[in-house]
Amino acid sequence: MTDSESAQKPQKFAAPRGTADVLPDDWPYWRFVRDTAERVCEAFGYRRIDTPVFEHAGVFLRTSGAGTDIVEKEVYLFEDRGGDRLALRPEGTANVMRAYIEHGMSSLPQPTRLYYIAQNFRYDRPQAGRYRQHTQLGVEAVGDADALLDAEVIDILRTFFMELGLRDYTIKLNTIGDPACRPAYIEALRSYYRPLLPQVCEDCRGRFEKNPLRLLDCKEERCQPAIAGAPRLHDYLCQDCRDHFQRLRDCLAALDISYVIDEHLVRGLDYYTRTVFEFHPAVEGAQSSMGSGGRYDGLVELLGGPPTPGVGFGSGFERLILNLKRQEAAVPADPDPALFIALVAAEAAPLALRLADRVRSEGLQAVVGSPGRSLKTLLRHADQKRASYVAIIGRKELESGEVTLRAMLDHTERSVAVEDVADIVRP
RNA sequence: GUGGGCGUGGCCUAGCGGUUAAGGCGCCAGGUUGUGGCCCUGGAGAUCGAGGGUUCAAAUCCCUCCGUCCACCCCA
Repeated sequence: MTDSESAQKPQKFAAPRGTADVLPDDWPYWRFVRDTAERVCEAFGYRRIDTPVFEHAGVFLRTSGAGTDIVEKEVYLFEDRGGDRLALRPEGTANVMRAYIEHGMSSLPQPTRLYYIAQNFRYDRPQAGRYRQHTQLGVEAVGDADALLDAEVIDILRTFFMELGLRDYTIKLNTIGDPACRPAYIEALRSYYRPLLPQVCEDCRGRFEKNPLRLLDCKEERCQPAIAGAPRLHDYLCQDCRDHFQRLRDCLAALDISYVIDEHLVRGLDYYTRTVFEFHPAVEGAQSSMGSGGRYDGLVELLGGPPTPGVGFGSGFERLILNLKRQEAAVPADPDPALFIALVAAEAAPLALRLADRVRSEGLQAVVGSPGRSLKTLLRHADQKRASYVAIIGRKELESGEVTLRAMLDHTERSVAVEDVADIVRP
């Protein structure tokens, strides 16, 4: 559309596909989830880090894995005016590792415990619980390979869900080996599948090339015989991976965390090693994962840093809120105003504004109703906002210099000096 | 990227070829010449997602696009 056309018929805009406005009615859910996330992370000694919304494209393209969906079709790539190739952050871990390297956090006492609440962007086809811009809590424990930390981040996510009141979910756990043992397994898996390729579904033929581990996760009927006879990853694990997994299980047992081992659980990003896990709600739904993560011992090196182990997870707020709504969870409501000012006479505006400021300076919420409405309407507004007191200011009050203070609960009114209002309305 | 459902005032919905597109919620006003939550009355607010086509006539039929929802892929 040209400028002249748009000038004739101003275009109405909607939020871009896959994005959503968080409206005031939804905000209590967001505040609840965000506050709970911050409190839980800090209780575990994790410190907040925020990184830019965009990075040099290589931060993500080099780390996620060449064949992954994220790299192949989901990253928002752009070139800025200086010619730099940049990418909107599609996931949270790689850029935090970039910051870990850049700021020399490896010289801090390890592990470095970090968390963040940040927007990610992926050019996906939107559906319930899946958006092109989504928000997640991310937690990373970097610089220590002990499986105790795997258990710790799982404990954080479990505690987070508990404090949110999310009850019906399952923790799926798996180990996917490390560079010492996984390549041999992948080779064995490919050798096994190669002659079977004509019999499996088309998706699986793609998986054979791009992500063979995911072959075992196919739900197609025709692929089940192949899956049943496939070699098992757990038979190929090296001793270090076995020990790590056993120590993780011991730690989880100590924490009374129950889980199911899902040998077919795989992660979408290439940098994961050993531990992977997902938290699934009991109710069915395609985008069911409410949080997932794992260990990524090779990631820092991929970004040019020293060999550094790490483990973490991401948990999507939109999905958490979806599940909170599904189970009709109670969340803290917006605070109610202590005072609503019903401005009946427009010329009393200065008095109304002074009164409102005075009450707010006492730390109380005060709302000025729009002048020009009938008192009846203003009282209805005060009622809808659940104000406990209404100060009525009209001609009478202008003359007397006092305001009429109405207690909404018992309908009583009295004349009160402006300087006394705050003390009376204070809950 | 693939397949399917749906797009009617701010929100929910009726109408599914034929004169001014109907109702509910919400909003505003009045009933109470300055008094809320219930009730009554009235009012404002819709080029029926956009564009094109069929027809004497389209919200209604057809096509394309856009959006949305569901599923697949994948993922938080």
